[in-house]
Parts: sequence; C-alpha cells; structure tokens
Amino acid sequence: MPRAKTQHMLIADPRVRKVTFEKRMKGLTKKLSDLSTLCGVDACAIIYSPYNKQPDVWPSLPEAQLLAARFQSLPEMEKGKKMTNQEGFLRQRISKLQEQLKRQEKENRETEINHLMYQCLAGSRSLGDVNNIVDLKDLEALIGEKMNLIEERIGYLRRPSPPLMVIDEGGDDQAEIAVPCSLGMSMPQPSFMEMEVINNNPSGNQFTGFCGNGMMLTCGETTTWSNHHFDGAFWGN
Amino acid sequence: MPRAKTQHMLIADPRVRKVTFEKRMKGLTKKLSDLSTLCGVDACAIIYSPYNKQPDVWPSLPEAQLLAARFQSLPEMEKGKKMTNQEGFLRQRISKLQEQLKRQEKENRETEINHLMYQCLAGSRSLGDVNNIVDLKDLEALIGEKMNLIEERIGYLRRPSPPLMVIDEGGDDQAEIAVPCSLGMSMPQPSFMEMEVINNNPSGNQFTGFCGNGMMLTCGETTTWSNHHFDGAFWGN
DNA sequence: CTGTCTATTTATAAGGT
DNA sequence: TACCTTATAAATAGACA
Repeated sequence: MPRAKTQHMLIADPRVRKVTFEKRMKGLTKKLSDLSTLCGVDACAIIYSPYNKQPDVWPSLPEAQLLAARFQSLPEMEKGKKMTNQEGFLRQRISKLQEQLKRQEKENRETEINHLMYQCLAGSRSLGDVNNIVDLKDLEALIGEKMNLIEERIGYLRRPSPPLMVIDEGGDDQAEIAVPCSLGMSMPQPSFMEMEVINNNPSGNQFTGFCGNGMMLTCGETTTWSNHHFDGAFWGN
Repeated sequence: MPRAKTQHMLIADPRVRKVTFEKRMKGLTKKLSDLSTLCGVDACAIIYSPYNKQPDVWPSLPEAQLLAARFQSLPEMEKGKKMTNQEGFLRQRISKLQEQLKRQEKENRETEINHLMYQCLAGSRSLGDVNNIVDLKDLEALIGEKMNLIEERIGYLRRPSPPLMVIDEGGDDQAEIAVPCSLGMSMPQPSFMEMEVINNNPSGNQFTGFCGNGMMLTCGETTTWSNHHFDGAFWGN
C-alpha cells in the first residue's frame, strides 16, 4: 500500500512475493491478535506456504488444533448461509466498488461542467462552441443551481434581523414560499445524464445523477421552490 | 486506527465492541484474501465470536475444513519451533517497541540539549544557570559536534575544485587526517547519558546514546579525527 | 537475504444520519 | 440497526543498505 497500488493477482517476481508474504504474515498476525484482544473472541489461522514445510499457525499449534477440532465437528450447514465465504466477500467488494465508481463519475461530471462554465465566464471559450446537447443541458442545470444559491443568499441578506431564518419558518423540508424573483424557476428537472442513468439502471438503485435540482433559466412571475437542497454551502465553497 | 489510538485490551462498551468486531472481521477477511491471492498460499481462519452461533470461517467452510484436516494430522512438533505463536509474537513486539522507545528517548534528549544551546545563544539563559553536570556534558558534546560540522564545511569550501572530497581520500570510514584547528578535538568521548545507558543495559545491545562523537572544548595543537559521523547534513538541516 | 526508510494506500475509531 | 463520513493510525510497496 505504499508507492504503488497493489494489483489483485499473484505477484510475478518470486523474490518480491516472498518478501510480501513475510510482511503480510506479520500484519495478519497482528490483526488477528488485535481482534482477539479487543473483542474477546477465539480466533485461529492456518497458512500453508511454500516457504515453510510446516504451516504458519496462529495463535499457537495447540490452540489452533483445539479450535479446528471444535470446528471440524460442525454439521455441514446449509450452503446459503451468510458465512464469510470468498464468493460473498467478492460480491460485497464488487458492489462497493461499483458504488464508489458511480460516485466518482458523478463528481467528475460535476467538475467537468463546472470547468466548462468557468471557461465561458472567463471568455476562453464561447458558448457557441458548445454543441453537445448533454453538456448544454447540464450546464443549464448547474447555472440554475448557482442562481438559486444567489437568490437564497439575497433572501438571507434581506431578512429582518431578529428571526434568523424567516424564509424557513414553515417547516424543515417541504416549505414552499412565494419568492419575488427576476428569474423564474421551474421545479426540479432531470438532466440528460440523469435520465440516461435512470433508463439504464437495471437494479432500481436510485441514482440522482448530476444536478437533480436543475432549473430552467426562463423568466416567470413568482413561483414556489423547495429549500430542501440548500444546506448552507454557498457557491464557491 | 482513527481519531484515537487503539488500546490493547478488551473493549469495555459491548456495543462498540460489536461494531469493532464487525469492522475488523471485514478487514481481516480482506487481508486474508489479499495474502492468498498475492502470494498464492492456502490460508484459512476460524473465529468463534459471541455474535454468531456458528464460527466465522474464511474462505469457506469446506475449504477451511480441508485445511484444518490437513493440519490436524500434523505431529505435535517441538515446542521450541519458530512457529507463529502468541508468546513469540508478543516478545517480538515488545522488543520492537523498546527499540522505538530508546530511539525516541535519544531524540528527545537531543532536542532538549539543542534547545538549551539555543537559549544560551539567544541570551535567554545563562550558562551559569546550568548546574546539571549531565546537561553540561551533553551540551559540550553537542557544541563539539557543531564545531566539527563547521570545520568540515570550511574544509569543503577551501577544497581545490576538481576533487570533490579532498579530505576523504584516505578511505571511507577510518580516514584520520591532520587538521589545523583553533579548537582541539579529542577522540569520541561518551556522554554521561551514554555511559549510564551502557552500564544499565543488560542485553548487551549496543546503544550509542546521545553524541557518541562528543568532543572536548579544550585547546590543543593538531589532532586526528574520524569523519565517520559526518554524513553531509549541515547544522541547521 | 534481512533490515531500514519513506511515500502512499488502507484500515478504522468516533461521530453523524 | 446499519449505514456514511472524516481525521488519523497502521500497514506496506518499492528503494536502498
């Protein structure tokens, strides 16, 4: 875990493999020892390696034999049990990594569109050069979100002093308040990216995609909005 | 291992203990899986906890039973063997920690004396207030070392350009060179701390203490010195 | 090989939701 | 209960002695 990320495959170089084995055996031994001490459980491990004729055993041969004997006498127990088996472990890791990946992709997308927006603002790129409808849609959603933050900030600055949160007195989550606003705001509108993800997601696992609270930049009179998505973070933070 | 350092004793709070058990079981499982994959060894673990009627087993019950059976048929093997037992593991940790402690104590002492020296240099403390003979001795040793670094630096700056290390051409370790010097230097003289440590160390484990290369601040003509302790670091680095 | 060092990756204790 | 998050402690790959 240093200098380079470990690949999950047999280490090719036999010398490196041996060194790694020794290091990791030490680490494993400590982990077992900690688990046993901290949680007061009986544990043992048996490792057959090409480096020792006899297996490496923890915590000691007699104790491991005792545990192994106790365990040998178990009934075969149903296969579907939630025992810690390799397949279950791997499935668990896979789904965890898939979730991580999704989160990362979402974050990447946000960063990408944010970057696009700043390019447009700085003039290093013209909006006319952005021909990708997905990018435009997400950019619109992003700008809508920023506008909302600005509106909220304005509302906050204009509030009467004593009650700290005037606009929020109707409730925590679903407070809908009439906002005099020069820019009309629609209800949440899924971006293209989000819709695509929803359409392709077979697991039914809700993925909100990027900018689930996207808003149209059209003008309207007054409208209602939910403050559910505003958590105090301000544009730039 | 976050937020707080783990104590090596049974976790008192049963709820925390259970959570820790589950987290660490997951970690242990991953470690076993990694070891098995990376090094191509057969491993299994059996953990009896109060949280499951059946033991937690890795990688799977049949595989563990197989390994356990193989291992059950082993002869009792001599007790003195270098097998990974709890006692050996603990002894190993203890000596490792003792070494760490010694290193830290040495470093602390160095820092302390360094601080004392800077106080004297800055005038916030007078040398006359330092009545502790041990401190004085170590301070002397420290100053001697600094002087050597200065001398070495001077020698380096005065060297003819082409050969990079003129003063070192006699050899790597034991080069003894006549140095014209306004401050005489004696051969390495153990500090009080070092002598104390040597006297009290029952293991015969060589502990060099602080400033093993300490020098007297007496004046002499020319003298010899070993450059063994100079590794290129300059005072202030 | 056996150990040391250091930059990084992992594991995880507390504290929230 | 069972997750998630975050700051920190630990483990460790690669390089070197």
